[in-house]
Amino acid sequence: MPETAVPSVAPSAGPAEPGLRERRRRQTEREISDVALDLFESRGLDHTTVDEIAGRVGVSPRTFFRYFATKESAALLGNADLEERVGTMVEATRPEQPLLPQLEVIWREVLRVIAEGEEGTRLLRVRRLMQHEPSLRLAGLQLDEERVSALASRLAQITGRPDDDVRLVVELGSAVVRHALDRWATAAERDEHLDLLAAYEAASTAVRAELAAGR
Amino acid sequence: MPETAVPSVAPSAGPAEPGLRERRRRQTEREISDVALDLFESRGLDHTTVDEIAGRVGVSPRTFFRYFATKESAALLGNADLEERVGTMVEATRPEQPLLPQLEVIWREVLRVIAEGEEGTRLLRVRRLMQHEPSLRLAGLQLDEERVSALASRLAQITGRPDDDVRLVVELGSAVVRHALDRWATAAERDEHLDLLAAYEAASTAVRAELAAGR
DNA sequence: GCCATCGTGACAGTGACTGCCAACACGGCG
DNA sequence: CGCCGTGTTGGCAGTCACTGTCACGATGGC
Repeated sequence: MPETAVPSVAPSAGPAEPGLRERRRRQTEREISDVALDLFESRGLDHTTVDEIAGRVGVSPRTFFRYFATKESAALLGNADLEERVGTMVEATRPEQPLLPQLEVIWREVLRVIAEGEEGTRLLRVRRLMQHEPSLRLAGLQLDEERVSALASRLAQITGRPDDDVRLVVELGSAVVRHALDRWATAAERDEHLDLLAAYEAASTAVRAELAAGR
Repeated sequence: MPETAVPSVAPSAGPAEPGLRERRRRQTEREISDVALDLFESRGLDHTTVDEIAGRVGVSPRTFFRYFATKESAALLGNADLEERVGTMVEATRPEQPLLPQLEVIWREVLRVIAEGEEGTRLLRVRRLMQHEPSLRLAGLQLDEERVSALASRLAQITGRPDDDVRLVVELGSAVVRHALDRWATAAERDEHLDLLAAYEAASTAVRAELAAGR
């Protein structure tokens, strides 16, 4: 069992007790990710070697790959809190109501947390990096796709609708969110501040307008 | 000048005379791509080495990388004819008319050519492969993104609209096309035939319906 | 204090990809 | 017909991401 970090000792409820080992693990993970992000920013992705990252953290290269499958993914560390919150909201989806508006509520909530919370500043660094590092952007796209797949299949279960139909809707929304994040990042590049939620709403509205203009 | 195949000797008009060297080049390129696709299908992407592909073609591994930047991209050889046709249609875009319907005309045309033409069978093989080979799918996503970027920036020039707005529309359509191609490929996996154009229309309609259901 | 489990480091290996250089084929030019 | 600039190729050496394996040491439950 190499990569997937399944909490092998999860006795009862929720995130009650992370356990000592688990906490250490999270800390190392975070440390690696931070160092990686720093180095990527200062030297560029392809002028940073895994050995370098591992060395700075004080860990062997072999261990690096026990935490992250690829060099790029080290920068793409997710936020457990946020993901759990999303999971909860997804489970609360009502099958009898239209899907897209319910998804939009979730996305707005995610973007709100990002824009306001501590995590936002970190994510902004990552998204800015993506503008100049194609392989990092690609890794991000892959991650997006995995999330879209997981989300779509779960929603298909919940709503009872065909997998493909749900997937289309989720992909659509995902593209809009990604677009908002891109605008957010490029704006920051120019030292402009751009409200993330507003960017999302604008994109969402633009899509509707464009489709309406058709006929 | 390593990778980009710029026709160094392009005297006058269009695709008049490919020139002997150019023809050789195209042939080798095609040959490599065919062998790569065959091997990927029979052994799987990660059980196929570049040395193997190059060996079968009768070319050195070094030369392989002069034709394709990565192993995966060898399978993703584009169709020059089709790309040129798209280019022409893009140039004919009318700025004063709504963008999306015009794009839809182009996509329908592309999908029609794919579904009917010789290239379709090859593309189908590639898309089927993508269902099982994540890294190939990823390479495809990257290619899509490059095409989207190029198309969006050209359309922004032509229409005079902001780059970001155009990009959003193009990304949207691209996602729908990709969705249709995926359904096409997965249907073929089950030995069912699925009309590519019909799948596209269905997806397009579904998107409108979903957005309309919102409010 | 004992033992099963887990995390880690070292080592060796594979394979993608690159820079460099020398040999060579081509195709235009005198 | 022979010469030469340009483009194409192969070989070589090197870097680096990533993996399997094993032995050591720490952890935490009993």
